[in-house]
Amino acid sequence: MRDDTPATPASLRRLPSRMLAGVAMHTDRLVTEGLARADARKWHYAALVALHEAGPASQAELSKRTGIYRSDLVTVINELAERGFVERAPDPADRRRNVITLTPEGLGQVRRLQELIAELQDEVLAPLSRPEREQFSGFLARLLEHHAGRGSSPEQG
Amino acid sequence: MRDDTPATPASLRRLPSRMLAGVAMHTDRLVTEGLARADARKWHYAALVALHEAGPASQAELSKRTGIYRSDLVTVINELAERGFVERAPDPADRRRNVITLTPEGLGQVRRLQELIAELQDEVLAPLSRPEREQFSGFLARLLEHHAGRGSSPEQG
DNA sequence: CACATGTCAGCTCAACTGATATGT
DNA sequence: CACATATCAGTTTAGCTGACATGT
Repeated sequence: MRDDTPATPASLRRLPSRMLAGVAMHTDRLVTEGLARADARKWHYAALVALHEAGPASQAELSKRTGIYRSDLVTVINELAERGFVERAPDPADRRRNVITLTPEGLGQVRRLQELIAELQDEVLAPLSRPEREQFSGFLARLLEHHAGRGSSPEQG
Repeated sequence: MRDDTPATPASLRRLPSRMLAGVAMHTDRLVTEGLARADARKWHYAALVALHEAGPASQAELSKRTGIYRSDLVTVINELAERGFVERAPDPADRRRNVITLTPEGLGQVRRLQELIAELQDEVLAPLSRPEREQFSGFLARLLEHHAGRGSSPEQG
């Protein structure tokens, strides 16, 4: 006797919070695996983009720009420096600080990763039409904005 | 001199995968904290609902219905049994199995939690109008369906 | 002195992987 | 024997905290 699908109850399957968690999980896996194929990680991308779009910065400021914890940034910058994508130099103006700068190779990497990330977004949103993707992104932006600032706990996104 | 917001670059802030992660995180916190106030957790709710909507089941089947790992289900059922919401009895028909049954108190708890969860969904989706919520949920469902089945890795949502 | 910065060491918790005893 | 079930022990990883040395 073929067993019927051990289906998840509809009221669980259609629960927004649950669907959200599921989609976010799949998305995260796609992105993480995609970046891994380029020998990169999400935080690498975030840091590189932040440097590219807002210029050189101290680690503390990069932390604010990207949402990466100050303590975890150390590792991220180590990895990026190892690969020659950024340079870490003491700030002569304030000797507590390191100034992190994008190298030319780093610039190339940002461009490559931006391309990759764009493809991954397409893959994530594949089932939605162009205008639907816009709508969906708009909803997400509104939800994010609404829920930002009530952080009783820290947040990292 | 008031410092300008150390804003996250727009290309990061508006990235769907990133917004998705952020919204999912806020949502998860809201739900987790909400349930905690009722001395419950997400898995408790999932298991109770699954029992309520599809009847008594073995732990293995409950695992399939809810997506909770068989090994983790042990703990969940322990906690629910402790609180008197379910009963764990050996299955006379197949003595490898336990039959998990919802108690009357368990039924009451399901109803209470359903109410709570509904409120939490409202809180999560607060910035969206009714029809927008429908749209948003529809998008999520389509995305989920699309990405289900390509799981090279296990999944739990 | 209070405060900021970079760094390190470690906690916590959830997801995930066996391995094993029991039974079919 | 191959397979399922419930249970337990343990790994891994990300998010997060605390402390500290250095400097402002």
